[in-house]
Amino acid sequence: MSSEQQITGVDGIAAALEQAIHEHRLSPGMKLGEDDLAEVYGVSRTIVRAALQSLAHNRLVDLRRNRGAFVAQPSIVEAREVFEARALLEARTARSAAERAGPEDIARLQAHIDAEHAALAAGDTGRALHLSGQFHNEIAEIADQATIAEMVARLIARSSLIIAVYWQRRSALCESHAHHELLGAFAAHDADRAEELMQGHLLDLVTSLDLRSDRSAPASLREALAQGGAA
Amino acid sequence: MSSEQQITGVDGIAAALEQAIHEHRLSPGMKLGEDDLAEVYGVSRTIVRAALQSLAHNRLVDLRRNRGAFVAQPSIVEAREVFEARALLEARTARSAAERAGPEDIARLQAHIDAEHAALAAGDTGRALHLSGQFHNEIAEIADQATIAEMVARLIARSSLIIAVYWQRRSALCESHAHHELLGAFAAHDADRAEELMQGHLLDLVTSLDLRSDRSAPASLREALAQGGAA
DNA sequence: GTGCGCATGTTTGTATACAATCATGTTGCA
DNA sequence: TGCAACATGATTGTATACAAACATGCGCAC
Repeated sequence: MSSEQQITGVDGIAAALEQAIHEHRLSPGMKLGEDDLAEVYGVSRTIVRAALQSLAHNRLVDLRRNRGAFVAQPSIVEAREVFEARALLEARTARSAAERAGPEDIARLQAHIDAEHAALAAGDTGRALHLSGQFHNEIAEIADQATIAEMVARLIARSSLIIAVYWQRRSALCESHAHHELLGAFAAHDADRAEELMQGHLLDLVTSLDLRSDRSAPASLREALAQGGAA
Repeated sequence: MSSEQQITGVDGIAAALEQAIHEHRLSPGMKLGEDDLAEVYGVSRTIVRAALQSLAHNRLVDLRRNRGAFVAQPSIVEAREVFEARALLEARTARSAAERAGPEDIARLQAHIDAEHAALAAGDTGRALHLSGQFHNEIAEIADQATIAEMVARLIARSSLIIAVYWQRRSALCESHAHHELLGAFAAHDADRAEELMQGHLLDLVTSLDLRSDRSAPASLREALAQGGAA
């Protein structure tokens, strides 16, 4: 599983950066110099700029004119807003998914949950969080509403960053249980319950965050990126 | 009101192109050649590419690799999805706006409605549609939910394109009446009614579209852009 | 000693040049 | 006559060069 593959293209760079942000290798507020990124990934600034623009559009990086790009630092109100929007949208996707989910969808979601459990058991909370996000994404896809699914996907990506910032370690992430319940509602085609569970799940997620204090931890860029993603 | 102002910067080009799309000067499916746009606006392809990327992110243009940029042609299912998403999100914004709207908000919205009436009376349906979109945008801002407001803004922009494609002339746009009712609910702080009215309003909008057949009408690029926006 | 102003280096913004890919029209062969 | 392969032109993808703005540090004046 050595990720020695050469990263290429705008989308590749954008994906690599996004992954680095989600894995908390790039801390919020960290400067993303164009020359540095270009050298790290072995491409020109043209590509880097396009990738940064793409990420900025998803609110993962903050682009300041003549100042440069920085990893976004979602504010507390932004954190609340994102999860409120998710509750609104995903209540709908959960409902639709409960109505539409076929056996193969159930199986796929179950596999996600299993993988999540495994990652959690292995102590890889980073991967567990990633899979958790993917789970929500999968639900949005099953709902067969591409427009809403796309918005949900963006919000999930932002959530990942928000969690990276405001996560308080003491609250155990027992969400896999919530996911399991959700899956049960899908299997039973119980739309009302699915909607309710999803809203409760997202509410739990918000309350598990520490939305009072803010922190920051800038570090070295090249170091953070060297261990993964680059050639 | 001569728009002889020099358009500059990525955002300027993007805004000009977006306006041209909304005003139906750029028809869906029309090719947006980088060299052409660069020459029309007097900038380099670098700027044009960035602007096109931005519009592509909002689904206003379709970017095909090694093929070029084209004005988006929203499909019928996409049209339905966009308005369904709007109904979901704007039901919330309408509710929040009803709860939070102050006198100055009411006044601003009333001014919007008046302007809309005036444009309609003057036969400028294009401007009326633009103002109608702005009205919805204003509501989202009053709701004080920046995240949702931003999503709504994007959906409104897409709606504008959708309306340009699927509008059937025979259905009179009596929406200003709906807007007036909505305003009444805001003034009365009747959240339930506001939510209901908004959903009904958007539902009416969808049904006023012709979502059965599809059409297309490509034309000349420079001609379409020459009359407005460029220096 | 402190604060302002300037000089210098670094970084971003923009334009242009080159490479790669795609579209098109022509020519040769069946 | 029809189709296929190729040559050619046009357009996009990428890299690089230049210009402008910002940040930093030093020196000088107060």
